[in-house]
Amino acid sequence: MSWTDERVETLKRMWAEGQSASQIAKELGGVTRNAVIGKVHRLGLSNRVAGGKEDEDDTPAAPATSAKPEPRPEPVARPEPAARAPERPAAPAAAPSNVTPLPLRKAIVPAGQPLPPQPSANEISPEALASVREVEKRARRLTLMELTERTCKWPIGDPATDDFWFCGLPSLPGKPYCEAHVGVAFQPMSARRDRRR
DNA sequence: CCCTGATTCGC
DNA sequence: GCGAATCAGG
Repeated sequence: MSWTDERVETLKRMWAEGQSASQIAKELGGVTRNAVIGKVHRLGLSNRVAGGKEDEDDTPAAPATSAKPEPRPEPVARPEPAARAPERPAAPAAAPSNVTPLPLRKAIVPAGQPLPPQPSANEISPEALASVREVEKRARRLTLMELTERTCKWPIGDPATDDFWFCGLPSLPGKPYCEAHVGVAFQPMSARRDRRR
């Protein structure tokens, strides 16, 4: 495979979006992450320091601290709540005027992509459920960005709160979930129709 | 171990 | 220019 304009464009776009070299390589196909990284460098778009020119001469007097303003391109938009109900009346006298600008309302979370099915109140074998509950105590609590093909992508908690993460335990080969979650995610169609009666 | 980007160097 | 091998980390 060669670096056609189109492929280079995809590379640029994804790199700008903060995708990893391996992800880009997978998307493009026919190249390895090394190829992608190599290309990125040749294109001169490796680590750009936001804000402008850096002298590329020698390094005369190195700044003590290499400031890293954390150039994380926020991948998820967080819409501002249009209107809210009457809010808490600020704390009265006792408290000092300690105005804490809390964002209150953790931001309306992502939920961007199609989420896997939730357990809900379906019929799931008690063992599977027990297994899941057990597993979720030991979940790695990964964030969306930390997921890979080999981590369980089962969402846990309420996406509208901080109490939300992904299982993250090792996923079964070829499956998006770990063993426990596969158990509740993929049910045989004949899984116990309604109980007798 | 899984992953990340950076660099080198023969092609 | 290309990218596998390697390096250096998390």
